[in-house]
Amino acid sequence: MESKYEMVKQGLKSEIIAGKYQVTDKLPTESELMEQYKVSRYTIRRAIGELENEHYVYRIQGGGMFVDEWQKGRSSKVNNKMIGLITTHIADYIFPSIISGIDRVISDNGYSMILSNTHNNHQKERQSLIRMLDDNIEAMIIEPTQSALPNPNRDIYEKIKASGIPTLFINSHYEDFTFPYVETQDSDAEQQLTEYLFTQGHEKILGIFQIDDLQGVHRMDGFIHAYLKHPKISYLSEMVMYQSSDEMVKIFDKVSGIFQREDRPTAIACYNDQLAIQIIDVVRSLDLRIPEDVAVVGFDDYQLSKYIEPSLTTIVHPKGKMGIDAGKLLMRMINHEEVESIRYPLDLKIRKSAGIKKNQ
Amino acid sequence: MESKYEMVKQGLKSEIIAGKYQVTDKLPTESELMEQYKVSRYTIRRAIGELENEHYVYRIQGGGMFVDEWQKGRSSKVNNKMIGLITTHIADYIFPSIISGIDRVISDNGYSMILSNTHNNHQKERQSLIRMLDDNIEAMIIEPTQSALPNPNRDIYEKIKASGIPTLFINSHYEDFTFPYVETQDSDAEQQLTEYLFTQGHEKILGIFQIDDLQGVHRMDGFIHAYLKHPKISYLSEMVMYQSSDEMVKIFDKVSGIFQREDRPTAIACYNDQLAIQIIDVVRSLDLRIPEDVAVVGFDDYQLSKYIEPSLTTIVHPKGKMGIDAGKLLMRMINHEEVESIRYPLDLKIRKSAGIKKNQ
DNA sequence: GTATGATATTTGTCCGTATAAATCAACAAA
DNA sequence: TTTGTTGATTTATACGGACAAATATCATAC
Repeated sequence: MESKYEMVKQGLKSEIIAGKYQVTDKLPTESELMEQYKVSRYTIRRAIGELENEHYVYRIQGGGMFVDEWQKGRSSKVNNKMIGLITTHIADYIFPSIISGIDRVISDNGYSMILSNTHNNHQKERQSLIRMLDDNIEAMIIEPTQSALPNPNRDIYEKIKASGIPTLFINSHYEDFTFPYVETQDSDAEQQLTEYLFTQGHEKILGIFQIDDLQGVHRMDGFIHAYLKHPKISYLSEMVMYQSSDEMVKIFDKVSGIFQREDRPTAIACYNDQLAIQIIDVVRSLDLRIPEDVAVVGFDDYQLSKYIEPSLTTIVHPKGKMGIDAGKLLMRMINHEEVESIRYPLDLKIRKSAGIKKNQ
Repeated sequence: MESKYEMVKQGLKSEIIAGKYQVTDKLPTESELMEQYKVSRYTIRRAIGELENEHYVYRIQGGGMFVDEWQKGRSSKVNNKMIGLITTHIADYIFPSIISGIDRVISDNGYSMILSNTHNNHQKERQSLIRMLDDNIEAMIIEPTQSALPNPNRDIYEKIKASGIPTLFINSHYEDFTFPYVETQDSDAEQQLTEYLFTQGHEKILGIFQIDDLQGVHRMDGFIHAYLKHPKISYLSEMVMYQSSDEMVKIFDKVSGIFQREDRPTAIACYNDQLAIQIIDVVRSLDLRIPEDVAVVGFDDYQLSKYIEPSLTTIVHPKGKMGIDAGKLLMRMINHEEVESIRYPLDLKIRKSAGIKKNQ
């Protein structure tokens, strides 16, 4: 009645329950178990296979077999192969490329994705998070909403952490949580971009940054650091900060005001390409030429940026690659494998909106 | 990436969901499956083993393998308020705008969406459909894949029809099913566009159309009809047809050939803006100027089209509005209200790629 | 017609073997 | 110190074979 594989299974199960092997402990290798129980590899694998299904153990190819969190939520751990994706926007700007990258990886692995967007609004983020948990998704990828502000959804993130649902942040991360993330080195890149403007002979530069997400804060940091390296001109820097909830018209008015002054800046470093494209219109409405009168640089290398007139000098955001890497990392997390966060170094893309070097 | 046992598993699962094997039907024996899939017994047993775990089949020793009641226990389960969206692409071209429109409506109504893309491939469409049914979504929006070709997934669509899952087609529709749809009046629009080229003095026009989806076929129809209204010059029309699976390089070569002739056309009507943008490069590589030597028009009013040089004359596709309407219609369908299909009349957007009227 | 039993069929268990893929540790190179 | 490489270890996939156990089939006896 009792088959060999059942005996092996029961043997291991009772050892786990008895505490001989604690959660995350490594179990003996297959070869060792073969020796111990005097059975073939097939039998061992069959026994472990069932224990895996019952969430007593998990296996890592090449790594070994480990004790799973067998006491936790065995209630509704459905195997629905569904991952949740929460982003601030889904169809605008660089997001389609990121989503596409994620999709490619996860659908190769047989997963579907549920999409939800927050419009950069904490309340909507809360709703999205609750829905996702409700829908019993297996893992999550989240782009933080207003990552530079205190997050009112802390309670939910703590719940997620406790539940053990694999969760990965993209584009930025909330600093008070330890989830892995995939993001860009915004500060270094903006510094590089600002340095480039210096080499083009610009000393008075206006920086316009959205500061309710960390990317914006880091970009602003980079801008400031570039100036700090050139203390002689640092007093010439100027900045406008705004939040995503602000009326953009007011920002444009403020910029307009700055550029009507006698001592107006000669260049503008924008939070991103989307803003840069709008700012170009603002500057032009003052009868100033770009790049001759005012140089403009953006950030992200939006698809349109090389087509607009003049084509935009910017920093290249690895959109698609970031999506693919995020997908791969999440798959690893689902398989209990170790992952390390990624921070991409970014490259400058010189086009025409910041002119070419002038001798002076 | 895809292992043999996974292929067997997916194959059988698809057949069960598609209804080839009904509940309590006997499946082929292991030997037969070994023969059918050309794999060893181990592989068959592993595949069936997983299907057994997922309650798709049950086995009786000596008796055989049978289809389990796989629909039970999931129907009333979690996945309510979830709609499925299947499109040919998700992150390219005009799709983000459509998806965004759909999302706006359904998320207002408390729904989430599951995304899946087919890359315009019937096999992938099949997989997507099966996944959706598997996930027990409440309703579906589908952009047909290669809608001008006979559809090999007819069986699944019939099952969907029978199951009563509200289903809406966008962008096109399969003619042999009676699902509601939201689409554009491509033929009329292309006719209008061609007429416009006539008014610009063009008589020899090359039409390049992708003919494996109905939009392409209708656009071609419109092109032909425009010529039929001007019988005196209709012999001057010329066409290149291709399918999405074709190597685009070959199409470009063919077009190159045509434009190296003495009696080359003076204008090109392209299937869509995406193609038009590529064709412009092809024509330019022959040292021909646009629009002076060759006029080029597209279709869809892709976001980039107004930024490229020269800006593209095209037909405006109501992307966002189509998405919103599709969402609204689907909500009505879920509430068992009557809906009527929508066919949008489209407007011409004159820019610079087809020049301005020459007096002659 | 029904019951019985022999035989064939079909799934269950188990072994040995082989190759691939991932990981890890140790070492070498920069 | 860091980075890349190599080889050993470990799990993953896959094949083929063997026998056991349960069921199905069918001829035979009653």
